Amino acid sequence: MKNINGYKPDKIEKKWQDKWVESKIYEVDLKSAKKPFYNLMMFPYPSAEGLHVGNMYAQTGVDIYGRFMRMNEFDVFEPVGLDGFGIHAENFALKIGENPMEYSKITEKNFYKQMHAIGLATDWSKTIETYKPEYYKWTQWLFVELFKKGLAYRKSQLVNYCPSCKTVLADEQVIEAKCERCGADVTKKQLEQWFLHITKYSDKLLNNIENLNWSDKVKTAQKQWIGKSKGLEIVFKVENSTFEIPVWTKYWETIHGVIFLVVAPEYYTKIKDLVPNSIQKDVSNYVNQSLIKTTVERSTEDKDKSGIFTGIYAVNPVNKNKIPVWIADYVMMDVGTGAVMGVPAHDARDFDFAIKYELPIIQVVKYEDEAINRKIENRETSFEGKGILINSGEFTGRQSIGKDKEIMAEVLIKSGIARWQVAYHLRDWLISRQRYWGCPIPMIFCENCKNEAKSWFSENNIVANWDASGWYPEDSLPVVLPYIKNYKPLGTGKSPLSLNKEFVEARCPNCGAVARRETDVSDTFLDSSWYFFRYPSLTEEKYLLNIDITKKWLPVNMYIGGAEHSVLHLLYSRFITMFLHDQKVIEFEEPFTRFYAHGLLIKDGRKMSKSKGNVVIPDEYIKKFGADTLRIYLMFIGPYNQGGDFRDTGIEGMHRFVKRVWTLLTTKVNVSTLTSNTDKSFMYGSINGVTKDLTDLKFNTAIAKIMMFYNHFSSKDGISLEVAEVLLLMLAPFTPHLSEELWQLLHPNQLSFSSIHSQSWPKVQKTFLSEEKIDIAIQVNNKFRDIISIENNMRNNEKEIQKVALAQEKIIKFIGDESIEKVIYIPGKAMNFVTKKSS
RNA sequence: GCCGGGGUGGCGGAAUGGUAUACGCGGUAGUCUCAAAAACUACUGAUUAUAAUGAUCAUAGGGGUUCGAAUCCCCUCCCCGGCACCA
Repeated sequence: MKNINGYKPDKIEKKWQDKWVESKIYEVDLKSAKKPFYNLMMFPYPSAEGLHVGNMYAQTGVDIYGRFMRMNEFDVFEPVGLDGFGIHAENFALKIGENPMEYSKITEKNFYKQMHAIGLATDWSKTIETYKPEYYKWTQWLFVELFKKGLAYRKSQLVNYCPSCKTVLADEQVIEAKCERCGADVTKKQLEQWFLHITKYSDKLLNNIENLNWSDKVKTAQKQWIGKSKGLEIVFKVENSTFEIPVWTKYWETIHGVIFLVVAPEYYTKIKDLVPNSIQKDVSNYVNQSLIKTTVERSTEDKDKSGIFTGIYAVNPVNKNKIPVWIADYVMMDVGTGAVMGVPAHDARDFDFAIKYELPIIQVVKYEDEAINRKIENRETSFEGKGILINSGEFTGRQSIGKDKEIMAEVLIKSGIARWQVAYHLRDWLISRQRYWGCPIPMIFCENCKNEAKSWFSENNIVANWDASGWYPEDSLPVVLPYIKNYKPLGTGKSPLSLNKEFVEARCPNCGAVARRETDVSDTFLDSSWYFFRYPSLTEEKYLLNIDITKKWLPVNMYIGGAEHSVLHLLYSRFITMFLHDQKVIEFEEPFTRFYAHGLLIKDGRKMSKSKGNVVIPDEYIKKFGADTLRIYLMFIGPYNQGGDFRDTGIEGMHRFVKRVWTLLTTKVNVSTLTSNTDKSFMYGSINGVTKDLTDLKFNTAIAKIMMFYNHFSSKDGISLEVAEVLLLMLAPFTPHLSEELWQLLHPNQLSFSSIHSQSWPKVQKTFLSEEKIDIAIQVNNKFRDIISIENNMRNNEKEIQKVALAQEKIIKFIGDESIEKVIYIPGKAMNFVTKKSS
């Protein structure tokens, strides 16, 4: 075969991309597929400048795995889509002064253009954009279903608020007390908002984790986020009052050491009437100052704790001591009961507080280390750890942990002052957003029906913890997001949609009167919490998903995405799946059989970001080197789950390899067949290794093995068609265009188009896997000294190997005149002679 | 502070109890060329110098298990990620 010009990726890549779409080789028949394999990439939320190379990195890995599975005769369904609704897209539109609704069209166009350019084996007839009414109709439907089952509710609560994005946020979107999207300090506000009752599934979400084929890292992150812990709720009675202050604690063994109680500033409204008039002004001043602090200000961990005495006294239920009640902003209202028992001897925060306000300290656990005991006595430190209880009434002398601690809990419970209380870190999912670019929450408020419409709810089978206070679900969906000019967030606690009269005014589904529409939109994470159900069911018009198709294709077999969604998206998706399961729509509780977190691609040792100016745009590299080179380079950088550092010299090296393959296969292929057994065993060994690596998503080592395969055969005068085919088939998932072009050149005059991507993955012939000759490393006193080559069928003949080894010059030299004390043989690998000086 | 993942040449990284440094980048020398680029070939962990099919030392540091440890165990240090005034 002649060298048909040089390697011109720009010529061949577009050609094959079009041909693949035209011949529909990546479209599966969802109904009749025999070996369904749902291979899914977390769909991105790109900004309008398009995808950066990190997105390509993620997507390419998914694609290579999917292509590999397809060649292994699975019916692979690999759809892509665009998560374009939400604050991220809207913030970008705001920045450049465009309307997000108009701008989404440009984003979408760029997105799909780039996705095509990287050469994905995607079913392009099944795409999703979350901001299209035909999609978000079902997001709204899902919300209504949740509402009908009592899992969507409206409640006034202390919520996270981002003053920069001018909207409330879910707990999960607050990272280190800052907004996940913009990084601004988050504050707390008491607001009435829509919540989804994810905590109903706390235990199921926690217990199912054990059996998921996910990485420990993600599993641990979810466990910690759900944060289940068992403790006691202990009731403290307020002196001269019927009021009670319950506290929650895991350290009830220190109850005799409680010197004071501390409650959160938000607690003030509950105890206001108990505060003596003389100090009420000072107390309320302190409370007001605390409430305007951001969460960061309140939670920065420093020694300087502030607080104020309320004038109230409570009674320690075990020893009847009179203890003061303080308000301090180191106590959080949304943790435990919002009230804490102050044990300064055994809690660092309480200790700091007691020192600052000169409160007494009583040690109730005595430690083995006398130095620590002395320090506690001298008010120098607090300490937590196991020891013997002291100053603890009937419990004095008992252990502070273990069985004694359990007994103590039982006693406290029996005496009626405490009860077991399991606490979770997980909160209900706050989904209201006071923004424009999101899915409208499909609810209507009717003043007319307020408190009168319980019958409507029961007729419509709406159960729930719902009191028919005037909120009704829309009766026809979708509620279309209108185009509005002034879409900027208002910062008034309302969405800009609230200024749009046409949108706000609605008919009450119950009485037909003029009613008010909900103007908040929902969190983007609601859009993405169920999209994987929709891809295979896109043609279903009557329901969110098609039951038969879903049965066949879900749960998702392989889900690949960024680890940054360990708690957000993955937890929400699990919740929605559990909900659908409980509605008897689906039979499984978990959406993703396997989740694989790819690593982060960095540049010059740092995370890519616009502010650092080190964002790599893939387009220019595709233009310069072609998509195939970029793909195979990205996968070669390092282990897929660890990410890597993108370097220009690296991609040039991979381009050289791709060009070498091109040259070899366009000039040196002949019709000879492989005769040498060494060559055969090398070939099948390579296939075997690459197959294993691809199965485990070890793309970097798979590529290294393909390179060795090339190096082995390219040094010959010419290569046989058989070898050329194996090389191309192994390369096909990595460099789909190049492989297709060369495959077609090697197979001219075909009656109809037969793509390399429809071929089977090369099979290993096991008889050739074990080489005729194997190498055994020979060690003398653990040091590698020589290597001997023996017939493979001799591998278990230890005596013979020993004989050969001891005949080697080097071995004789190193053993010298010492006597052999021990011989260790590891079959097929190594032999070690341990010697002893002969005296 | 607690939990999870790491630390291997000049660089990205191979190797999961048995030949450390595969594969690639970078570097050095050469071939080709008027020259350069490209391409190709050889060498490339460090030390040593009796210049070789040699020796010694190297997988963050220290200790242990083992005939044998980058790999398993214990302690220390450092980096990345998650959670966190959780009471």
